Amino acid sequence: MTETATLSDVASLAGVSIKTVSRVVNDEPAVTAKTAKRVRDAIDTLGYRPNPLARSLRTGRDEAVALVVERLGDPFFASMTEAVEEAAHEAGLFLIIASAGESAAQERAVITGLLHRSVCGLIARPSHLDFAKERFAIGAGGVPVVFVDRPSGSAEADSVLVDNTETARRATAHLISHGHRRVAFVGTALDRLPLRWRHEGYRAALADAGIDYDGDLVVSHTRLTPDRPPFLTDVLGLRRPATAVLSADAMASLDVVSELHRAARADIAFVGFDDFPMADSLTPAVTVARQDPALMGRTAMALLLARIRGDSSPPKHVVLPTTFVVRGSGEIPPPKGRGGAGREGARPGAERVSGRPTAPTGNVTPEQKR
Amino acid sequence: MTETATLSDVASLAGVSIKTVSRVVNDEPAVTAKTAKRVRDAIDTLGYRPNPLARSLRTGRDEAVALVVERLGDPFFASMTEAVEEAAHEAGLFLIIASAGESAAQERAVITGLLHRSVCGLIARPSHLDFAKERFAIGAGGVPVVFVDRPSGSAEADSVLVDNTETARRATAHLISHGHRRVAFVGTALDRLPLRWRHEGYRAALADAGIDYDGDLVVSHTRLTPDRPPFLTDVLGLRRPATAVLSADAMASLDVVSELHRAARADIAFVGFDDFPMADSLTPAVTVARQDPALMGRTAMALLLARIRGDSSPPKHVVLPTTFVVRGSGEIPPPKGRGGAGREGARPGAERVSGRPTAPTGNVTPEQKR
DNA sequence: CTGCAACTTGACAACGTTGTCTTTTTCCAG
DNA sequence: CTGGAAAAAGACAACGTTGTCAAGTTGCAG
Repeated sequence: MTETATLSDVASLAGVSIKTVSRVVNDEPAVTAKTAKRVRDAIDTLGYRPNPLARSLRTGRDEAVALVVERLGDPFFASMTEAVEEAAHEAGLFLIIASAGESAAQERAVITGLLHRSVCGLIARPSHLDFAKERFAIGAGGVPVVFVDRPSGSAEADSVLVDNTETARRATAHLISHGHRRVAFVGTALDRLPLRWRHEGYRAALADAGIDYDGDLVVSHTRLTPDRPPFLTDVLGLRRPATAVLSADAMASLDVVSELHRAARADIAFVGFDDFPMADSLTPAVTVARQDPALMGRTAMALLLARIRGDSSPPKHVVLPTTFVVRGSGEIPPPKGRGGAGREGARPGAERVSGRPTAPTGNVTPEQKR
Repeated sequence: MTETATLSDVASLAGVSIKTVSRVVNDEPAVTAKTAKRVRDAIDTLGYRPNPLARSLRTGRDEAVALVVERLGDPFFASMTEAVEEAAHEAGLFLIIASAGESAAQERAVITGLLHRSVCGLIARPSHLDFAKERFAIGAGGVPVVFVDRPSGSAEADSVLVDNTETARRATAHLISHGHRRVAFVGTALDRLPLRWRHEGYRAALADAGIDYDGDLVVSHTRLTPDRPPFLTDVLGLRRPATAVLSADAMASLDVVSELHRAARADIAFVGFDDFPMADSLTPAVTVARQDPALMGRTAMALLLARIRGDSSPPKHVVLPTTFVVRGSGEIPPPKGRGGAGREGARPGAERVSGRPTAPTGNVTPEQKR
């Protein structure tokens, strides 16, 4: 009853051999209806369920894949996770989710833990580790892996990303095109990919517009402690304060929007990298450079499935498009006196976002990237 | 190289027995340095990796616990998951997360899948299944389980919940005390626990105030399809429309707030069950009856750890307190003409939420439950 | 040089399943 | 009834690992 029943338990209760039970369980034809019924009754009585470990060991195949992200609380990863989940379910695969946490050691423990726990494939958002330097049983000769959101060092594996630099460059250029010359850039761990790329895009856009880079406008918080310090007090308190803010990730966006709201600074323009819940219901609604986390998840699972089924072609690197969603917060102009009046609309044409820059409701402008 | 090497491959190359190789792999002491070196060389040559399936099958179970929720996208479960994760990590346990999905069959597959993947404990938010009716190897004689958010049928196990009925009753009474007599109640799957309890609390509050229950004001969406229908069009279009809305779960709250905002219905009062990101940055900020998902997660893990360590006392049922957070949206009065003027402040004293009912910023009023 | 303890190594079974092959049963034509 | 083929059921090994216990090897005291 409480013990896990095995084939042989069922067999002895039904008075048949374990092989016959196995046949019933696997719907193999060569079993009499009467015997099958007796076996099925025994299975019901004992609550028998096949043991996937033993089954995979015998057959060589396995049906579990794993997904590792840094933090499930991040809206971007939460959405991606749900998509991966659905894709795994459709493929008849069991999905194990784990999160890598805040340290390299923990990430290492999680990855090895999963690999040792009978997964036949892995979708990973690397956080701290260079997978190429670890001796994971991954890739050729091991378990296939697909990286999402960022690659891992020089590890050779499929990856699904967006063009982070270009997307951040355009988001920054959007703010600049609305007249801002003091654009703050804030994010969670800007020193790591993919945020480092986004930082580069930010710098590139400044350079494009002939604006000097000012490290004082860049704020990076590494840890997400419950009582984390505010992002904005410093950049808004500068002698030449920021008039606009670009947030590099959804977690930071949640904090920044909350700070702006608490400080009642409706005059500060804001653009976020990644969409987040309620972004279009806030006042003003939040302009974001949007990745499609669901698409990223589905794409990753499709690549992984191909690998599991034996595809041994060279690593594929998929770059997904991003969408710039104009909602209002990113189109707030700088104050007349300070900021950077006079260079309004600098580099016209560099910003391809279409009309109605201050549209109050969701105005989605797809921008395909190569 | 591409073939998976096994213990016996290594053994024959090194000229030792498989057991000796096994010892080297597992760092068992009783091996000569010389032999160990020869074995290690053979391992490197062949690129041997232990097969985790065989290992788990042999050893039975390991240091992994599992968490099953219905949906990771729900802010409530996302927060709980992070807390459980942290607690598991502190306890040196490996945490596997899985989501139960939308059908009983899928939930069953997930639970059995986890149990057979050698987890030594389970924290579960039952969705569709009555664990008492399933033949899971759970509880006494099997793997210990702790239920969170709701129990599962008559299954005997530890549980961590809040007083859902009472919390919903007070939330409803809060709206009624602000003059509303047409309070809509919306949620995702109101027919299942714990939302059924919340529905009961809603009805109880209506009865307390002498307001007739009107089924037209109750909307339940079972599925969370991407293009799900709106919650509010019906209840706002009635001959005697709703003047206030109580949402029974965070997912519904996200939808309802978005709908209200899109329809620019700032005149409708709103209270949500469960807090959600950005709730205090919206306009108006959203009044919620708040569970503490992190506390729930930590408590569940503590109970589970005790069970894993051998505690076999009778099932414990922990009821956590909830907090009513007054932020503004729940204190919007009904329009003068319709609604239920005249009964303002009905049953004074029944609502214990303290002052400043329309405070624009977070005004937290803890309400301890027994 | 013997004897015994300590250490190292190995043979074998077992985990729960499925594949292969053999044995038993069934059933019907003769 | 009998013969024989087809169908059903079972015996056994194997998947790769680890636990148990026995066998082999070493080293040192007596």
